[in-house]
Amino acid sequence: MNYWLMKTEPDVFSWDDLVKKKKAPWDGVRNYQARNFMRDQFRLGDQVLFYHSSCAEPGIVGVAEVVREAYPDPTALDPKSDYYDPSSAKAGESRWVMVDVAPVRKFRNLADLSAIRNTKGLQAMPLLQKGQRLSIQPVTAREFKLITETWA
DNA sequence: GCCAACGTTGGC
DNA sequence: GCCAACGTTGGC
Repeated sequence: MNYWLMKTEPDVFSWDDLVKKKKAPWDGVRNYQARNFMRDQFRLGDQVLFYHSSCAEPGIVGVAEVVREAYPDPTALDPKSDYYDPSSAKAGESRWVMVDVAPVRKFRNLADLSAIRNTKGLQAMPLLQKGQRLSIQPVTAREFKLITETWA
C-alpha cells in the first residue's frame, strides 16, 4: 500500500467534482516525474491525499483512492483538449498516463497548508519544500497516519 | 498580479 | 551537451 498527495486546482477539478462523479480519471499530468509515479508505482487501493492548490485556501481536503492503475491519457491526442500534446499526437500515441481515483472521505476540517507546515512530523513533506511544484508526491505511511488522525 | 523556482525547448 | 529563453506552478 502506497500513499500519495495529488494536487489539483479546485477551479478545474475539485473534491466536490470527484464526489459528484464518484470516480474520475486523473488526466492532464504533463510532468515526467509525476507520470512515472503513476505508471510505475501507483497500485489499486493506494491512498491519496487530495490537495487543492492555487486557490484561496490551499490544503488537503480529503482522502481518495486509486481504483484503476495507469493507462494512456487520451487527452494528449485531442487537439481540442487543454492537455493536448503535439509530440504525442505526432507519435500517434500518448506518452502520458492517468489513473482513476474515487473519493474515500472528506476531512472534517481542511488541512490547510500553514497548519501542515506547523505540524511536527510533517516538515519533511515535499509539499513544504521551497520551490516544490511536483503535482504528484509520495507520502510516507507515518505522514499519512498523522494527517488522517489530525484532520479526518 | 507578483515573482521565485523549476522544467522544457531549441539553437548552436 | 550546453545554456539562454521561455512557459508554468503556486503561494502570497
